[in-house]
Order: sequence, then structure tokens, then C-alpha cells
Amino acid sequence: MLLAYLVKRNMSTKNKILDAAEVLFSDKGFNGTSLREITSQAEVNLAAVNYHFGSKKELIKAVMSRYMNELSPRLESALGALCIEEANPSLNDVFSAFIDPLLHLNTFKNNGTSIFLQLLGRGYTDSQGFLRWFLTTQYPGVFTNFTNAVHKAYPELSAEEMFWRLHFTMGTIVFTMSSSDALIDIALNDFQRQVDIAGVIRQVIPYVAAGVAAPIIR
Amino acid sequence: MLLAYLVKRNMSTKNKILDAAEVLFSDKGFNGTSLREITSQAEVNLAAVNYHFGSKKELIKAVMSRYMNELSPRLESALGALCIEEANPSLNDVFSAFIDPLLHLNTFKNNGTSIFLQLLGRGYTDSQGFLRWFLTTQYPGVFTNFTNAVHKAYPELSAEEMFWRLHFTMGTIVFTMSSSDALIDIALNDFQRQVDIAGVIRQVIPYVAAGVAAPIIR
DNA sequence: AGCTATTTTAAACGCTTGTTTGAATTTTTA
DNA sequence: TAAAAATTCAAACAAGCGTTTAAAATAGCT
Repeated sequence: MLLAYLVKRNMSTKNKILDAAEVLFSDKGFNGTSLREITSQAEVNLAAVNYHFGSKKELIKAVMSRYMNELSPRLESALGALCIEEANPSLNDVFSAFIDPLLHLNTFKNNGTSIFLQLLGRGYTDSQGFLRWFLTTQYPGVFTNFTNAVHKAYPELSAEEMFWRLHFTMGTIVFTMSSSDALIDIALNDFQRQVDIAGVIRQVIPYVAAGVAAPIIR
Repeated sequence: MLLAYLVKRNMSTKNKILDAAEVLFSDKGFNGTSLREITSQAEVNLAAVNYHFGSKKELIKAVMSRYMNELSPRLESALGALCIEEANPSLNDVFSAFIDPLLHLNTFKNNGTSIFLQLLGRGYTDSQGFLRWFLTTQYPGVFTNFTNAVHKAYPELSAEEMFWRLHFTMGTIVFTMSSSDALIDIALNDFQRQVDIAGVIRQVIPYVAAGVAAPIIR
């Protein structure tokens, strides 16, 4: 009873902070965004961040958790379903399993897909990898389901080679998304092509699928 | 005469700063490294950076230029030679043309290849893309030679698709290298495999070549 | 040697950062 | 409605930042 009220009461200010923070973080990085920018954008008092979240680091975790809690069950079940339904899933199938869960973030929040993927990119380069630790320890199910699916699609790939190629893939996605705004601009100016984040995802999937599927050279 | 002396005299302190800066920058990013860290690591006075380089931003440019001036002529000639010698270069050939110029940075400086690629990665995510602008405007020859070589290897690829795939490739490389230390650690612990930066490069080339060579879906 | 130009140095500048404080205010409980 | 709890607020904190200054030290030139 008390707890429910607590949560309800805090929601407004807390969410105003989270909403402002995620946009600024995705745009300028975690180190590059100050609490003063966040709180003035959110139209709340500066001290509210430390009151509600304890510290800037905890705020970062909270921003990521809000997305991961929405994404990870959908992603786990999509990858799990793929392994059950398809006897021989292709790598394109595996990577395509990411599309719906990722795009669902757009209904959960405006521009949610783009913001989340950009945050992911920031987290890998900013703040010396503490976010990578946070994600892999807090959401291990996503990673095991994913590697299982890839193994089923390409059994010849050794664990070591898979390790490398999945990290290359992570890099492709994360980097692409962290600079996706710039890329979308260029595509519009140089090729008169209007692309959104879903378009970028559709472009990148054949690329990473082919990369992971590359023949093994010994 | 005077100028020669000027250059000689300044070399020691200037290079001490550059040497310390590039390591710290590659490790903790440009925003994440303070001038005080750099100057105390270099064992020079704090004011020396502003005296010799003018500002932190100019120091970043100088750090990158030192590598680009070493790399870009070798890279341009390697890619140029490939287009002349080979009638039908493969994408593997094109990307392999990067290996020697990149590894040459190791003879030019200890760990030079790794440091440079990590700096490149930092430059793309830190500092809101000013380094991307700097590189593409200051060293345009590298980019045109590269796209020419890719076009020769895969003529069916439209300019727009090439644009996307080359940016994916840039992302793969840059991200991989900016987290290469962590990856090399994991490879050692999980697979008892000793990998160096050359090993990572050899791993990533089949991946990006296959990615760029992926069939076009319409 | 003496004069000039260059470099080094310690100290301070103004500014921004994340965080803390304690009082004022609002909301919840009884 | 009155007491209690939770939240907001303005103000200040100490620490770190890039940069500037002006004097001290060093080096180059005639």
C-alpha cells in the first residue's frame, strides 16, 4: 500500500528526469551531459536527481534499465521461439528476430528505438565500460539465447570465432546507431533518400548476417 | 635556419606531451582526459599544452595528425596500386590493403596501430563528430581511393548501398578497436588464446569483406 | 660577455561539475 | 484538522576543468 503510493508519487518527477536524461545522454554521451542540463530540460530542481536516484551513475543505470526491462523479455522470447520453431534458422532469421522487439520500443516511447540504440553505443565507449558490465551481468539471458540461436544457424563456427564475430556485430550496430542521426542526414542530402531508424536496421541486417556467415579461413 | 632550431628545440616537450596525450586519449577518451593528467604523465608544466598547442582541441588535432601523416600516404598508395595492378580485386584484397599501412604504425611508435585505431574510435563518438569533420576534410584522398577500390571489386553496389556498408565497416573497425583491449583480455581468459592487434585485424577483415559483399535485397 | 628570444614555472583566473544541506512546501496518514 | 512523511527548493560546497598571467629560467645570437 505504502509502496504503491511511493512509486505513484515519485513517478512524475522521476520520469521527467528520465525522459530528459535519455535524450541528452543519447545525444551528447553520459560524460558530456551535466545534471544541470538534465534538470533544467526536465524543469525540475537540480537536487532532484540526487534525491530520487542517489547519484548520476545510478541515473544512468535507471535510464538503461527502463529500456532493457521492456526489451529483454521480448528479445529472449523471440530468440527462444526461433530455436524451437525453425529447425534450421538462417543467420538472417536470427538477426531479424531483433527487429520487432527493437521497433516495439518506438511504441513504448517516441523515438525509443533510436534513443536506446544510441544509448547502447554511448555506454560502450563512454564511462570505461561499466555499462557493458552492468548489461551483461544484469541481463545474461539475452546473450545466451542469442549465442544459442547463432550456433544453431551456423554450427561450424567455433565458440572463439563466434565470440569475435558477435562482438564485431555488436560494434557495427552500436556504432551505426550512435551516429545514425548523422548518417540519416547524409542519406537525405546525397541520395535524396528519406530513411528512418527502421530503414537503417533493415540495411544493416544483411551486412551483419553476411559478416557472421563469412567463410572461416585457417 | 631559425625555423629549424625552433622546431628542434620544441620537439622534446611537444613530443613528451603528444606521447602522453595519445595514450591517455585512447584509453579514456578526449573528454575523459584532463590536461593535468597529460602534463603530469608527460612530466611537463600544465601551461605547456596551451603554450605549445594553443588549446586542448588543437592538441587533439596534433595527436591525430601525427598518425594520419604517417598513415595516409601509405594507405593511398596501397589502394592506388591495387586498382592498377589487379584487374579484378576482391573485397578481401581491398580491405587487406589496409593491413600493412596500419601495422606500419607499430614501427613508427610502440603500440601505434592499436593506439591510432582506438583514437579513431574515440573521435567518432567523443566530441560530437568534430574529428570526423577534421579527418574527412584534411585527408580526402584516402576516402576517394578507398571507395574507388571497393567499386572496382563490387561494381553492382550502388553508391547509396556502398555508403551504408562502408559506414557499417567503419563502425565495426572503430568500435572493435576502441574496445580491443577488453576483447583481447576476454580471448585470453575464455579461450586461452594470445591475440594481438594484428590478430584482431586478421579476424575482422573476412567479416567486413563479407558484410560489404552481402547480396543486395530489393 | 651582454642582449634577445624562447621556454618553463607557479599561481591564479573564472567557470562548471556532482553532491550536500537545511529550511520551506506539499502530500499522505490518522 | 493536525501530525507525520515525502518532496521541492535555493544556496552553498569542495573539487576539477581549460586557460591566462607575469615573473624566473634557459638558450641563441652577435
